[in-house]
Amino acid sequence: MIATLTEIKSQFKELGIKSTIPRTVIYQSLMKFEHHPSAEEIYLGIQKKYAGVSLATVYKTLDLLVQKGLAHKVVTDEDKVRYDARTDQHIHLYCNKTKKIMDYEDPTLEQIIMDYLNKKGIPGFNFSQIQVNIKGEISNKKINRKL
Amino acid sequence: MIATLTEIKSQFKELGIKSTIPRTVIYQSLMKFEHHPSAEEIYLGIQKKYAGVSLATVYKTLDLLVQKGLAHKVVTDEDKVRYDARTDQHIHLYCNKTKKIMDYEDPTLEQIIMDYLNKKGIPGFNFSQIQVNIKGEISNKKINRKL
DNA sequence: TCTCAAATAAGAATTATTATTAATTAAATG
DNA sequence: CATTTAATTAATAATAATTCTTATTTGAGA
Repeated sequence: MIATLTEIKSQFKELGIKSTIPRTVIYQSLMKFEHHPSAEEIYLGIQKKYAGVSLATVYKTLDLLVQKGLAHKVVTDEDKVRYDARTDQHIHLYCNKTKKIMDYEDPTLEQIIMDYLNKKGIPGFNFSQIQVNIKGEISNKKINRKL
Repeated sequence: MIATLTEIKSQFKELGIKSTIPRTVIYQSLMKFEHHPSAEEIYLGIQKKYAGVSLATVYKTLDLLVQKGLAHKVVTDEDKVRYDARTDQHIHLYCNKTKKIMDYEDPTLEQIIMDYLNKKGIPGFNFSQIQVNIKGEISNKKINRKL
């Protein structure tokens, strides 16, 4: 799932993105986060590996990745925008407690929704994308596992 | 659908919200918008009716309405937070072109999703609310109607 | 290696939102 | 109905996320 530097570089090349150290580091960092970081989290996360990068570059690079289809914006009721390196159709789980946003894969549910909407249509609206966000709380499985 | 001043006042009273002119004007304005205004849109919208209200009061009042369950925040990829006077379960249609956000009612679809998720569950997650956002474009029905 | 357009760092600027505080107002009470 | 008082508001300063500016640096091709 996590691309090597070489893979990233060729991916950039295909999309006409000039390959630079900040960009590859930022993209790699974004992919490593399992729960959708903000620009600042990425900025802080890469300080060990590449301390020179500026926050403005992080913002600009994330915008570029979104433009080129390598990332998606993820918004919440909170103030900061967050980013997702996955751009295929998937569901997001929002944890009210930890504020983590997690990917959730359920192709069946997605298919059910798409089938329903394609059959029924929406009067006066041409839809192109469906987003399903599920809010709740992470339930710690380990507690039960021990019992 | 749009409440009278008397109705709003008694609604406020029930919820322990002190009734003031700015609050009733802001709430009424929010209810009148059919496509989910930002705080600034409400601020501008009430200038004719009640010019004295400050933008800070609009923000504070909207937050209060959200806290008390009379409104919901609606977020987008854009910068501003928007508000929705409807707090029952419903779907949002996001128009990519006009940036309008519209309510869409489809209890059947909502039921299908809830039934599926209730039956299947989500491992490691207790969900409490499902949000469905549909992105696309408004299609102008009037063009076809004339032909 | 050299060239040069493109990208970056640093920090200033902008914009949405929140905090502060003195003045105003709504509601309760007499 | 007038008075009291705590809550609310207007005005504006402060904050925080994001974007812009510009001088410097860098990567890719010749």
